[in-house]
Amino acid sequence: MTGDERRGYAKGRAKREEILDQAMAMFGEAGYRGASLRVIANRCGISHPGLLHHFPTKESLLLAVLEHRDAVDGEWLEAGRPTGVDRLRRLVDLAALNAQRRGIVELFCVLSAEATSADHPAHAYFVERYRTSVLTTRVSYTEARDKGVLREGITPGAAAQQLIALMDGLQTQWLLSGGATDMAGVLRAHVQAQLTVPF
Amino acid sequence: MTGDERRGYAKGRAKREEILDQAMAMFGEAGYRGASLRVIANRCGISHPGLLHHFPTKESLLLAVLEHRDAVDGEWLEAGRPTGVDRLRRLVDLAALNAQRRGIVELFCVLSAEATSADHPAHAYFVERYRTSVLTTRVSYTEARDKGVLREGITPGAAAQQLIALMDGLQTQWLLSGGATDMAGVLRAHVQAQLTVPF
DNA sequence: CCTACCGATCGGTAGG
DNA sequence: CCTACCGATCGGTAGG
Repeated sequence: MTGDERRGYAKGRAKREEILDQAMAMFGEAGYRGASLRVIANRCGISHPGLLHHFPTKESLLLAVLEHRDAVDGEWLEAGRPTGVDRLRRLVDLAALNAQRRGIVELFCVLSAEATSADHPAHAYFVERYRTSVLTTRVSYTEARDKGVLREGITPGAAAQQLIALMDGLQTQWLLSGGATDMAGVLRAHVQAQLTVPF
Repeated sequence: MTGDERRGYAKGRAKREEILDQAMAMFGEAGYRGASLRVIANRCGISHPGLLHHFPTKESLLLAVLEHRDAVDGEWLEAGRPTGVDRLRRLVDLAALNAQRRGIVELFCVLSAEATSADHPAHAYFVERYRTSVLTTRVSYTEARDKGVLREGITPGAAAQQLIALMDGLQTQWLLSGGATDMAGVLRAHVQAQLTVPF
């Protein structure tokens, strides 16, 4: 293996990462249908058939972007395997982190709405994403209840559904208000009101 | 004025209404960018220049759809001028009604996300819509507090922000779950937990 | 309201 | 990775 070969592979990987970054921004700005492979390619300094060398179709590019984000954020979310109230706090911390990453908030806000159509290429992805988000959050609330820190009358299932819905709705408001909405603050107050201990 | 002339005007108004209905469905299915004037026109049995006779541009059609919905639903929401807890109940009733009108839920879910981009034709409309939604809901919470039925520690401003965000997030979940999410039920439980009286 | 057209842009492919 | 092209579709206009 020569230096040139290694540099060639590294260059390919770097270009792939650059495409994923620019595609994420573009899908967030314009949605899947509104995004243009030519514009994404231009921003990466290549032609659009050049982009299709790395990702054979527009749909494969979209799915690669979503999988890449899930891998990165999923790892961050579960680092140290937090449970119960700690896991709920981690969700609030994610909202605080996202307030520094408008592109990522746009991506999920716009695509989750677009993907409610049954024929959207990311429809199955988002159906599954919501199912597991609500499910894992319900587990956290159940763990909190078992430790006796959940207020009387709070149902883990309903609380999980509420928290996920609240996170999504706040993202829309945050984007429309130009970053004026305090996503993490509202979420923290919401969860605090459900607990018998300081959050 | 002859019978023919009166029929002609009535026919024009009826066609205009039909266009607004089909455009609402199409903007909900595909978003603004994804919607096609030719497809909307076909569904109304006319050509797309025929459609442009009633609405001179695609943007004017979108704004007409949004204004039409605001006029109809705004009237329903404020009928009898409900205040305080009654007004909050009216919002929950609207969610229950919307569970019977998937097209309207799609329209606002998809367009509000799309319109977070500053250059979207409905951007200003949705910025203003959220501002007034949160404001009028804050007034309702303040009225509830003045009547002594709001739980200690609930801030009208934060509660209003939460309720509007929750309504939006639940709509996304409802669409993705194929109508399985009980929007009105979750909202009712949320508001009930903020009050000292039965909701 | 129609037919016929404009220039622009799209995702993807051919061939190198 | 490139240039050059394909067929399809877009919003809007001309002219009637």
